[in-house]
Amino acid sequence: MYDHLSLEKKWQKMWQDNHLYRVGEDANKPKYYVLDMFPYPSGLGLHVGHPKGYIATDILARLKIMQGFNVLHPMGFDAFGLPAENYAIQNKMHPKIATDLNVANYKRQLEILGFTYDWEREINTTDPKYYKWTQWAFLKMFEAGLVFESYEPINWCSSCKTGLANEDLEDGKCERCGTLIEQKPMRQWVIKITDYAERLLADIDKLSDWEESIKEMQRNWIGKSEGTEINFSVSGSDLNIKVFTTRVDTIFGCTYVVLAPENDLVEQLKPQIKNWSEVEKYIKAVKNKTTLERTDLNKDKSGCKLEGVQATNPFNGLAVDIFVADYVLNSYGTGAVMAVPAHDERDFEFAQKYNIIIKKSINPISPEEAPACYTDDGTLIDSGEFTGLDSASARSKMMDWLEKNNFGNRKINYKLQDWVFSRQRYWGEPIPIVHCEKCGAVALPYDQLPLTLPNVESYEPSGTGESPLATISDWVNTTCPKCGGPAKRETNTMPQWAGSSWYYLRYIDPNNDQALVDKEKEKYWSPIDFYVGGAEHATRHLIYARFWHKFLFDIGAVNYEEPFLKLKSVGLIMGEDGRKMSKRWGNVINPDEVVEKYGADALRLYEMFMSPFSDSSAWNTNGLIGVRKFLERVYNLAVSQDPDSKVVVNLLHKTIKKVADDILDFKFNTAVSALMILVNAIYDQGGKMNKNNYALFLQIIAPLAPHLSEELWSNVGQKDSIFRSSYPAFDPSLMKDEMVTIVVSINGKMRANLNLPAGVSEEEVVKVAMENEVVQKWLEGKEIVKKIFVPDKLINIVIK
RNA sequence: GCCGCGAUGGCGGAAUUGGUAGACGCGCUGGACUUAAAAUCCAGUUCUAGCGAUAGAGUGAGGGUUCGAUUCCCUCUCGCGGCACCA
Repeated sequence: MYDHLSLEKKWQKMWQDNHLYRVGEDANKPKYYVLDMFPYPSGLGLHVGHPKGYIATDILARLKIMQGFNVLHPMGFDAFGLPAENYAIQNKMHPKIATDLNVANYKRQLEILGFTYDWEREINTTDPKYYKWTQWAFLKMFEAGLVFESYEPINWCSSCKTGLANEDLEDGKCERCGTLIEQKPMRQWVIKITDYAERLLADIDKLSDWEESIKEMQRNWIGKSEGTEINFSVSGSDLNIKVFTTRVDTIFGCTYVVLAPENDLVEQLKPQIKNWSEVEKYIKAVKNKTTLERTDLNKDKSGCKLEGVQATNPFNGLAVDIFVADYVLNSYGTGAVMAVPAHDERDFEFAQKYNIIIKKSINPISPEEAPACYTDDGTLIDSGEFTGLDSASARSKMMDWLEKNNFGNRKINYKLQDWVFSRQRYWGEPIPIVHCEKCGAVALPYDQLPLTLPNVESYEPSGTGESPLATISDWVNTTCPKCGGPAKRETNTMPQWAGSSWYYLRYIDPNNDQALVDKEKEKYWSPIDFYVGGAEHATRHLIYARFWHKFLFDIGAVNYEEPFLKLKSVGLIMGEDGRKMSKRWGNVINPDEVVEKYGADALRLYEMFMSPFSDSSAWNTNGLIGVRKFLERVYNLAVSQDPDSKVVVNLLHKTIKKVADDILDFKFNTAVSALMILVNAIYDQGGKMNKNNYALFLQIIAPLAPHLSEELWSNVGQKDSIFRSSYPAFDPSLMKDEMVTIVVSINGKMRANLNLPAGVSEEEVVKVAMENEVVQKWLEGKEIVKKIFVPDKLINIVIK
């Protein structure tokens, strides 16, 4: 009887005891580094969807091991951050204790699925020996001038009581808790990730083995746009309003200029503004809006005219009115735009509401009727010396003109914003900076790392914008490393994404206390050959990690410029009701129970079989039972000394090839189905299989169902693990079909099948086809126009 | 609005470079075994007509290219994901 429970435990123990997955650098073997996005251990434990990606990489790792590769397949835990801390607060536990418990539970859950991890390389981002190097990298960035202190308004989540980066938002809400985000000015540490925008964008093209959708998401997120900065001089003042536009060709249609409410220029213009109280009132009202309210596209545009000032268009010397309006964002471009209502829909909407002149300066190229607001390229009209040019060449000539006359310049902008790197929370890496009254912000010397997170009585967020660390005065008060005078430690902590931005490097060399990673070891293992994780990380973790890695490359800490060669995203597993698995719907399937009842191999195989890997699909217990039945059929196969039928031998060799090809291609569903077809064929010949072929069969199913195949492998007298054997080679001569089915179609419609020897000639096929009754019936009284012959496939007879 | 992806039986899904549409699994129907049920095994299962051989229709809709289109091209509809007052 297939007793999955005892069998699986037995082999898991054997694998651990024999260190089956312990790896080191081995110059004689090709290396293969396959990695999962490491989990964030929450208090709820794993549900059945979490291990899907881990199962896939485990199958790949086992196959690669059997194919002779030196395989690194590690696992660890990303345990700092808000969810862990919130869970701890809710359960009135210290975050450290809660995290340790959760990690232990996750590890147990992973172990019963029989994964190949080398636990000697386990890492945990909350371990001071680990985060020493997170802090080290931060200091290196500080040294390189990539880190700065800012007091700009940032995204503030009033529920999590912390500032957040742009990447942490979803729809103007906190990605974690769904609370509406407000803008709050606050002292914060910011990393100039925008310095890397161009490289992050350009190098996407080198990532040929990434899914196109993920690359496209990153391109959109980085959001490069090429345009022009133009100075509009302010009448009666020596101030200039600098605007950014991608459509300088429309500038003769500019009828007003808009400043973002937060733009510093507004304050500078105050002395000349006659309706200041009104303007001030408008700005205040805007500041009270949440991000969501401000970015709601459906709302009416609002603004306020600055009375008493005007801006001059350098192209025609005409003065236009100036407005403040919150449809212009201070965080993008120059925080000011030239408004061309005739050729921009937002400006058009605003101009209509405030009765501003709409002046056309572009005509459509084709003689179509131009809409009131025409936003495409066209031919310039009423545009001085540029009249008659097409938009593209006008842009180029107008940019030249601006640069020649010092009115402006070409400019590239990115939507990507600098990385807000400080959190006003307890459970994160302390930022290794000291504030000295005399010297300002001073980096902690490297020999003082790690700066460990102190224990606190109360780790709950204060909500005042200060981290709970601020209350520990003997930790906060220190001396300045530069002048030795009194100083205070930085009390903000790093965001959750810090530790996960480089963890994959640490697996290579997890215990090194001299360097983040040994460069020789890194050269051997990097880059990661196959990386698997959720698509939700496309514009978060995967941007941060690429950035962090490029920085490490620039300071010479690593050998390669991109960390992840190939990337595949894992599709969600929904509940049986088709909804996302959640406590709220009561549709969560726990892997522990599945393993208990049906076995880890059944779970593994089912999750691979249920749908294409990157698609999401709903859990179906009947499907799982089907796979379990298949495993029982495998278990019950009999071994014999008799030779197998030609059909089985042929199919076996085809399957050896197909399963390996499909696994490497992450097409697990068809790999499993190929194995089912093979097993069905074995049952068709009586359910027994020749001993030698049986061994080959076990080897090809081993990566997918490791416990079962290990058991059956030892049942036929094998002493060593099946994973120390080599994946079988297929024999092309045995794969070849002797007979082929040739389709006879008439006018493209299938009418008959002919079973003929492979390689049969066209003449022979035609001859046999003409003798066929059905074919004769269809050809009766018709004229044959032509015949198309595809060797070993079909003959198509075209008739009239 | 922009970008990307997708649409195939009752369901999940298969189908090299265009060449038998529906592999494999689930579900369902019938049968064997059983006092009975479960389990297992066997047969069937795209739709329509027919006892049947067979015929017709059929891969979101419409058109096109081709001897032949799920596959290539055009137009459209719907769904999913991402971005979004980004000037």
